Amino acid sequence: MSLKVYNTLTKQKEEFVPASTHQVRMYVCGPTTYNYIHLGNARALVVFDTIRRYLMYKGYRVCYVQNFTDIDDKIIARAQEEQEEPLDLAERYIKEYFRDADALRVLRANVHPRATEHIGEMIEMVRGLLEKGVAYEAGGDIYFSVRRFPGYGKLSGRTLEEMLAGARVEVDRRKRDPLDFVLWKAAKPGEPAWDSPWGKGRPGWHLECSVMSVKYLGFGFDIHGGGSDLIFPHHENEIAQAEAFKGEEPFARYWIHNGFVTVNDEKMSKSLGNFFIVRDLLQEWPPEVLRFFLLSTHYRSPLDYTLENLAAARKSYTRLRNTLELLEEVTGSQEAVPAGRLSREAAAFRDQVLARVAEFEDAMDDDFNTALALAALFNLGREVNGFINREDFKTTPAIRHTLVRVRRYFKSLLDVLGLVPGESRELRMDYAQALREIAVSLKESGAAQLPEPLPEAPQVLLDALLKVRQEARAQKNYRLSDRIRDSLKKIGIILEDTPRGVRWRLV
RNA sequence: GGGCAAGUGGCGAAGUGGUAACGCUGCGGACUGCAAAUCCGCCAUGCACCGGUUCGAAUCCGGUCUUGCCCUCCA
Repeated sequence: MSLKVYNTLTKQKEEFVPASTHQVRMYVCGPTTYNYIHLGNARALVVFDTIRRYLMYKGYRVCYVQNFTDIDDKIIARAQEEQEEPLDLAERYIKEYFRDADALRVLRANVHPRATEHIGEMIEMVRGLLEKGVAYEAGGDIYFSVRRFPGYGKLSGRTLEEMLAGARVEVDRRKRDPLDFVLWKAAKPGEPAWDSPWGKGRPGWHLECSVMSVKYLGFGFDIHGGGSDLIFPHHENEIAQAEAFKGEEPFARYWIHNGFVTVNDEKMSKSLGNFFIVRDLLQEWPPEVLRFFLLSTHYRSPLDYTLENLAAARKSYTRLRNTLELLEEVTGSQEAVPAGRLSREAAAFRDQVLARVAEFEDAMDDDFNTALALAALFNLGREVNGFINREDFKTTPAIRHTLVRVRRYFKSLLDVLGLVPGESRELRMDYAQALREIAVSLKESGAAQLPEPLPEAPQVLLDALLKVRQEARAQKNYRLSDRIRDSLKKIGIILEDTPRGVRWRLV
């Protein structure tokens, strides 16, 4: 099945055919860096990261560009509050951005251009627009004349009259038309400013994306993405500038927009103040859980933030992770080796797995339906669990070979969604103290014999405790074995007794 | 006021003409020393409401109600 993408420009799903056969060029509007990113920002990041990952999975070479708006009114305002240079503040939050985005497994773009590094090119575009007569100067500012660009409104699907009808825009008297927007702003004293033919000033917000996307991807690139709130005016204006300047269309071929994260069914936004910072959420929830949550709904639908929904996401995700761990446990680090004949049941199982992989791909091919793709993963997981946990399960070479392949499939599909568990299963040092207390308590009560002195490394100490517990169980001393299990549970280590021995995992 | 979406079980969420996926929760069972994990089964005669088209509609058409988003910086 071929990939279908909903294009905001045409308001329908279209077959996705990139301009060059094997390459996809995509541009996504990045953050204005004056604060930590919130969950709404994260949704856009994760959605487009997932789209990118899937395109890569499909075999495309993806050239991915995401900008930083590192100069604008808000940065200046914030810098004033913080008594900091605006450009320093922007730089600082770019660093913070990467900490969060990396944690969320958002792959870095091939290019992360910044507005302030492209002032010269932006001035060139303004100059060109003035020469073509679609821009004009007024009071030191340069404006784009919306009436001179016939295609204005094609992305947001509105006519100029409709936009004006109920416009809440404060009309700037210097504008010839209320809908005209600023290309170049004259600097006020004390603001960061760059020299231009029109005096000192700085670029308008929309300009940078028109300039930088074309610079790095070429005019007529494949995908332009961002949140739905950017459709108007930001993306509408980008199109107007870029196409008026070039004298051609389209500036970008497919426009993809994600829906909002809501809180109590209201849009989460900086201006409403109802936002949750990713940095804080990461204290409570593993990054994979946040990602799972963000992908549990189709990217164009609203997604309501509640603790209940996040908790459900955690449980659901754990299910997938358990299956992956089960596969890894059974196959070890083995690679697929030439195998003998598969039993009939094993062959049926393998075919079922392949069918689930196809379901996953069909779901993603249908406008990146991650919710449906996850359903395919859950079905696949259930079948894997059932196959491995059967009572008569044996690992013949042929079955092992199959399971290694299944593991690889499962992992690569998880990877498309960025859901491969990132945290290693090694115990961090912060478990050392808690484990030690458990061991000491066991010793002092005379309940168990433990090595003297107690091992320092948490992993070694845990192994010693598990050994004691296994011995206790062998002797049917369930009071002791349950005591150990309960104590470990309290510090977040969960024990499971399986036919292949005890397994532990972190909450 | 104008434009655009959406309303599916206790919750989340797929599903655009053929009789309601998937996850969480709950209940029953299997497995277990007991658990956990896992597996099996059950849980919407109905998809905001009212009409219509059709052999057949959550899905198409008309109307009504409700909610959200955009029209202002915002992912």
